[in-house]
Amino acid sequence: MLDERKTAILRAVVEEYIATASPVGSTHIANAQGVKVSSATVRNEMAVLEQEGYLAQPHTSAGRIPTDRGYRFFVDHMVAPGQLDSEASQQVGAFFDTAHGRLEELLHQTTNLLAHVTHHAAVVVGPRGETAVVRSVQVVGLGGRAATVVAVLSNGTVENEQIELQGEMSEVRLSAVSAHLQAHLPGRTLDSGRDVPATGDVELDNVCSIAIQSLATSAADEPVFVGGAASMARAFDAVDTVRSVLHTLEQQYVLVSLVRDVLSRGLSVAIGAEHGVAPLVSCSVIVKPVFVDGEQVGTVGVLGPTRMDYPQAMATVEVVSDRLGRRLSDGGSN
Amino acid sequence: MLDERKTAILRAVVEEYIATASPVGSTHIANAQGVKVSSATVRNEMAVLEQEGYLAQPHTSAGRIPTDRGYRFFVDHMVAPGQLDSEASQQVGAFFDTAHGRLEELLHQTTNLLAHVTHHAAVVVGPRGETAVVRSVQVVGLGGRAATVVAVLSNGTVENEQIELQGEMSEVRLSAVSAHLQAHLPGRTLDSGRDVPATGDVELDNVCSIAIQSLATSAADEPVFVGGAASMARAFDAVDTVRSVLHTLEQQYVLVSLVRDVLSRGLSVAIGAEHGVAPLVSCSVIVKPVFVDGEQVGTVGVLGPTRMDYPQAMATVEVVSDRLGRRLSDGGSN
DNA sequence: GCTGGCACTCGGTAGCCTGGAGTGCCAATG
DNA sequence: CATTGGCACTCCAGGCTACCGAGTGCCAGC
Repeated sequence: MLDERKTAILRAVVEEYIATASPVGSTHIANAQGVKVSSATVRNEMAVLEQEGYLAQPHTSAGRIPTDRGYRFFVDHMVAPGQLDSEASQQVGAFFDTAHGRLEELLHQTTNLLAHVTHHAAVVVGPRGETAVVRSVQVVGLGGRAATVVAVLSNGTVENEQIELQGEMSEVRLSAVSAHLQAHLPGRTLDSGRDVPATGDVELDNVCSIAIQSLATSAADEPVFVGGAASMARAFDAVDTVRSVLHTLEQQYVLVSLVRDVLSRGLSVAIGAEHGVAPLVSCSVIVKPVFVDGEQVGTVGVLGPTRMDYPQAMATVEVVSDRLGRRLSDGGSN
Repeated sequence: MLDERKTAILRAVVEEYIATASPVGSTHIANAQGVKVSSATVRNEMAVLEQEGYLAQPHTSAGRIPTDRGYRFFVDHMVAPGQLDSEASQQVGAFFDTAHGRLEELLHQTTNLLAHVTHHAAVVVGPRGETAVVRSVQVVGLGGRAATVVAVLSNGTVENEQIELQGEMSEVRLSAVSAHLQAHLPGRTLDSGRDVPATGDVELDNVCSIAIQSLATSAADEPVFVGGAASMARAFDAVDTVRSVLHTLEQQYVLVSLVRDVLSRGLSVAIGAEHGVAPLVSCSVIVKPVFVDGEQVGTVGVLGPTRMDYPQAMATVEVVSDRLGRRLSDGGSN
């Protein structure tokens, strides 16, 4: 554990570096408020902080920059729950006051909101439909052998898949399928849909199982939305870094497992190498699950350079996750 | 119009520049196949081509690079309809053979396919639901005052919106809404849905109109999918260009109107400044509408640096648009 | 009309230098 | 004895120069 003075110095380094993005020297620190010693003392302390792994020097005779560990300490011990500055919270408020429409669209928009407020990339992972209960199902013919099967789930999601019929079916027969599914599926999860009783009519049963099968498959993977990826180009000036980060951001499964992984370790912030995704070593992630009636329906987060403004970003994610949850739980009036 | 020799020289410059990305000098051209004159002659011809606006010199004593006009001539007069190289067409084939699922997902995947094959950013604009005819509608309560309204359209799209009821409604009353809509909406466009006859029950009519209203709104704007934006970071090495291009790519409405605009001018390729979107001056777009049964259901395209491999990109877009159309028209067996 | 030759141009790279910011260490100090 | 002012040292960033090479434009000769 660090004594008070080291803490103050570390804080000053982190804050200065976040603000200026260039290594910070002892003199700046000595002038910073909260530090009341001379630059020489600061130098000594910084040398110690470096040995202990909180700071690093890009090269001799340069200032210090925080290491992942330094940021970690900063985040764990120095970021007060704090609240959002008024402009940002106004933007968030305005967004949720006017937001409407379907879940997917809302999540997508949330991504833009987060990106816009934090100036970082935003990631929103939607609910997976697997565990949700079916409210309603319907099969609709589209002419020829194509049909669409639509399910409304209890969490508000709508899953729909296009299926191909083995042969043409009349409207009447298709409504029979619809009716059968509608009679047996609601109240169950899509996953458990397999054991819907048979009708005895081979063709109908066949369509039923195809329909359930495709719905279950499509519900199995959670939708991911990414917004503001372009801000990564602003965050780094090494083109190579930009390339690799952007490339990684496009691989949605990487993002999903990153987010899942961070949450499963009980973290809400993963700094640099902590999250273990190599191309994103120079990035930090802040995530927060979204709960509706105690059930997790998704995750919101931002992803930015390790030298991001943690207090602001954490507060934003916090507020957005909260408002989004409330927004979803009561369908609009909050 | 250019004589044969100038044509050959221009072609050589374009091809060389596309391949190497650096200004090409007279000596290279003289060695290129298809050009049988000395470098001195090439120099003279290039000077003329420059005066006529087909080539430009970054600075005195550098090689020439094609101007937008140069690319335009190349595209118009030198790109044979040609076909895709076998590896690429195999990738496309494999994709459409295994692709399945709902329209949106398919379009999204198409975006990745295009990006992957061409190594450029891909843009896919989906169908707008306005003009499509409703096949089926349903209103499903979600508990409390929330409800979801789902419509299956004739083009295979599923529109769904969450709506907020003025007060709680029983399942029975909601199914009454469903039934009423289902009785009157199918066969019409969502746009014309406003004049569905009233039931006389104020509450029901109210819900009906809200439902139709939200569906119509959500159907009005076409979905846009962008993939492979990260490749722009590979295409340019000026960080600023990357920033502005990426930023522009995130503004979906810009993309939609860009695509629409290019198509409406009857073009399939827009080069550099031709498309009039300032931040994308160093980019070209190749678009192709997707038709299903003679009706346009969307547009696929790629967006890359003006010095992109036009023949390859054009062929890819062509093939993908075609296969996608066939894929959509018969629900899977092509 | 084409071509070889030549003088000229100009950007990019490498090498050099210098100024400044920063460090580490030490001796002095309260 | 912790703190501090001072000092010698380090090293990067940026400006300067020189040079090389690729390329051009022009001209005289074929």
